[in-house]
Order: sequence, then structure tokens, then C-alpha cells
Amino acid sequence: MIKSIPGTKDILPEEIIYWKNLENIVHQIFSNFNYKEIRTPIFEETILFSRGIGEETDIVGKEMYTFFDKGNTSLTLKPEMTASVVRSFIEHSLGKLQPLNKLYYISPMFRQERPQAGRQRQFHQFGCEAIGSNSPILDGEIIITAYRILQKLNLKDLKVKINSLGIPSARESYKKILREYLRNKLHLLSEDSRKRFENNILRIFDSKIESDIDVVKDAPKLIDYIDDESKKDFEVVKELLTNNEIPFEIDSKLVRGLDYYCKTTFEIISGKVGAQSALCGGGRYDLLIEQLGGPPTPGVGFAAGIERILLACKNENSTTLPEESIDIFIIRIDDELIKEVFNIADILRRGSLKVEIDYLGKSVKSQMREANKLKAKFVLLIGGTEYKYQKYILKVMKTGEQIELSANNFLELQSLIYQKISAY
RNA sequence: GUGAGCGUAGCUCAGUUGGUUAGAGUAUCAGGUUGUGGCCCUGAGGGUCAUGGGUUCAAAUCCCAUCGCUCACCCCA
Repeated sequence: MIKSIPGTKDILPEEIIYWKNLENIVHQIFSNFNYKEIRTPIFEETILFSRGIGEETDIVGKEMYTFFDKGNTSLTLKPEMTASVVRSFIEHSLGKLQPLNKLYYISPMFRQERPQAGRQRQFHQFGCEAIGSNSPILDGEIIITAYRILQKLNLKDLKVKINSLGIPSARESYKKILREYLRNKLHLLSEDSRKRFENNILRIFDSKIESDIDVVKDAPKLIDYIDDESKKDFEVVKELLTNNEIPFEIDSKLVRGLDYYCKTTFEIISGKVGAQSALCGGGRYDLLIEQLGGPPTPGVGFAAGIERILLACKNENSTTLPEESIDIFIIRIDDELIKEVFNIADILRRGSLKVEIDYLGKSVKSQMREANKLKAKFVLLIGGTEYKYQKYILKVMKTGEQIELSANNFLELQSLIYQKISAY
């Protein structure tokens, strides 16, 4: 049996309703905040991501789906969206059309990792990028949009964590301070963290190893060493969240993995999705656009994992969607009438009713059972003898009541049916 | 890349110290008196017991290998 690639999943009809529900909410909330949807290709030149996300990151270092096309260009399936949006922003000079572009997206992403709960190789994110303003109001706004979406999905077990990384120069001087602090404690750290000491010292804070956590517990905090502007902006973000009733906590250990972040970073986690608890993460990236060859332009954005969110919804039992049903099931008593049945169905369907018929030549009993299973609101019965005299029976499934209709043609039948069913 | 656990019907799972033709629930299909649903009843189809090898008179059951899946680590959404 040919199976789907590990880490990829089919989204079957019974789950699609939950996806659509989420997508509708995403479109709605972003529309409320006047964000415009953007769609970019599923693959890009590899250099976009290696330059944008950072050569040293795990995403670029070991997780990208990279291949060569026939022109021998290195291409990569997008592992995240920010670099693509920024590329598009630069390519189409969006910054010249208007100073601020508020963009959002829903899209598949690809990372080659070992799958586990809440982690796939093809997964889906929605998110936004607000490009063109350094106002911390936007930092707050995107956190609020994310939170409102999760709220609308009825998720309860949520935690918003925020931090500020400061501007790069402030962060660099903090790194020195941290390095000094840890230097004589190196022997207490795990092997991985000793590696991080060399490569990316901030990530020691991410460690889940108890001895590591112990070592950094009393280390100097980044938040105490950031520049004044970042501090001021951070205060604005906090105030905005408080004013708009978003509960949050400051997590000085929150260091996002991608190179381009500065100032505000945030994450929303759920206690209901297993080990991969981050539903959503993002922050500010004021240097990225210039770094990718665009005009110096500040930006801020986030990405949210749809599979993780749906998993949280499922585990919290937060979503109750209306049962699917159909309007009319047309039953034929004589199998010969299939063409007439199809014809009537078509007329009703053109009138926007959801109509189903039998294609398998089932008995009347079986057709009734099928109608019941599909939760048909009405059944239209077409019999051999009555049909000759243009008589039809409309059955109201809920009550069992049967109404006899008499019509000279299908159009007349249609209007009769509309009359009758609108009464219910 | 590392570690652990699990593979029996479409799905969820029983299957005794190894012992006849591998079961249940659910789902599917059909029937339950002329042409009418739900509840109920009856019946049917559906299995290379993941695959390959080994031990044994005898293997779903014990052993080995392979494959697949799941969870966790790393990292991230």
C-alpha cells in the first residue's frame, strides 16, 4: 500500500469542518484589524531562507526541504513565512504604495524533522506581518489578534509569554555579561548547553535539563540590560495588553530561535497539546528587510501552528459545530425514474438547496435509511403511478408528516417545495 | 540524528501456561410481507494476525531481523 509521506497527513472530510471553522475565524479577525491576505509560492530560492532565517539556525541547518531544479538552482519548500512575505514586499515595492502594510496568510510549511504530537513535516500556519512601522502598538496588536483568534476558538488553557531581546547591540553586550557569569559554571552545564555557550548562548535558557535550569536560574536577565528604547517600547506593549484584557507573563527566558528577532518576542502556549506546547510565536524584526536587500523598514509578525491549535481544541473539547445535514433527499420508488429524479434535483440545487439522490439503485427502505443518515430535513418521494399524474409526496422527516404536491412541471414543483419547506 | 513503546477486520480492541476453522463492539451492505427513516431484530461481506526467518508435533502467542506507526529528546508552530 502506498502511504502518505511520514510527517504528512490527509485531512479527511470529517476534520475539514474544523479547519474551515478555524480559517473563517482567522479571516474574520484579521479582517477586523484590516490586515490583507497575501499568498506566496510554496517554494523559493534557498538563499532567501538561509540569509533571512540565519545559517546557524536549526531550521536552515538541518530542517529544510531543499532540492535542485533542472536549471540547477537550489530551491527550498518554505519552512516559515516571514522571509517569503518580506521577499514579496521588497520585490513589489509594497512600501512605496503605502508606508504601512498589514499582511496575513494561511499556508502550508515544510520542515524535515522527526514527527511527534503537534509536529509534522508538512504543517500549516496562519500568521501576519505588519511591515513599515516601529510603533510598539503594532507589537501589541499582533499579540492581540493572535489571542482573539484563540479566544474565539474557545481555548481556555492559554498562557501568553512576552519578552524583549533589545536591539542587537544591547543584546551583544548582554551576551558578554552572561558569558562572564557562566564561564566558571561551565562544568555544571550539560554537554548541549556547553555547545550553546559557544554558538548561541541565549538558548541555554531553553534547556529542559534540570541542572541547566538550576545554573541559569540566578543569571543576569536580558530584560535588565536592554537599551532604553526597547525598554520603553516593552512598557507600551505591556500596557496595551493590560488595557485590552490580555493576561500575560514576562518570561525572561523566552528567546526565539530565529536570528532576525529583536525587541519584542512573544509566545502563546497551551497546556493541552503535549510536549510541543507553543501554539503561536513571533516578534519584531527591524533589520530583516534591509538584510534581504530592501529599504530599511521595521516589521513585526507572528506565526501560529494550525495543527497544534486544532489539537488543543480537540483536547479541550472547545469546539461544537452544527451537525451537517442536507435539505432534501429525493427517493424514487421505481428505479426507472432516475433521470427524472436527477432533473428535479438539479432544479432544486440551482435554487441553492442541498439535495442528494440515490445512485446505487437501493430499495425504498434503504433510500429512507440513507436520507435519515444524511439528516435530510425533507424527503421527496416520487412514485410510479403518482408520477404519471404529476403527484409527489413531500415528507417532513422530523415529524413524519407527508404532504401531497401536485405540479404540472418541475419548475412548478420547485416553487411548491419552496413554499412548503419555508413553513418549517 | 538519539531514545522508548506499539503493530490482530475500515475504526476501537479481546484472544488463557503455545492447542480445533482467529473473535466482539462499531461501521458498511441486505432483509424484517404490496412503496417509507430513527429504536429494535436477523443475516452477509470484510483478516497474508505488519513482513521475513527461526524454535516446536503445533505459533496471533516464544526468539531474531526488517519495515511501519506513536511518543519523547534536539529544535520549533
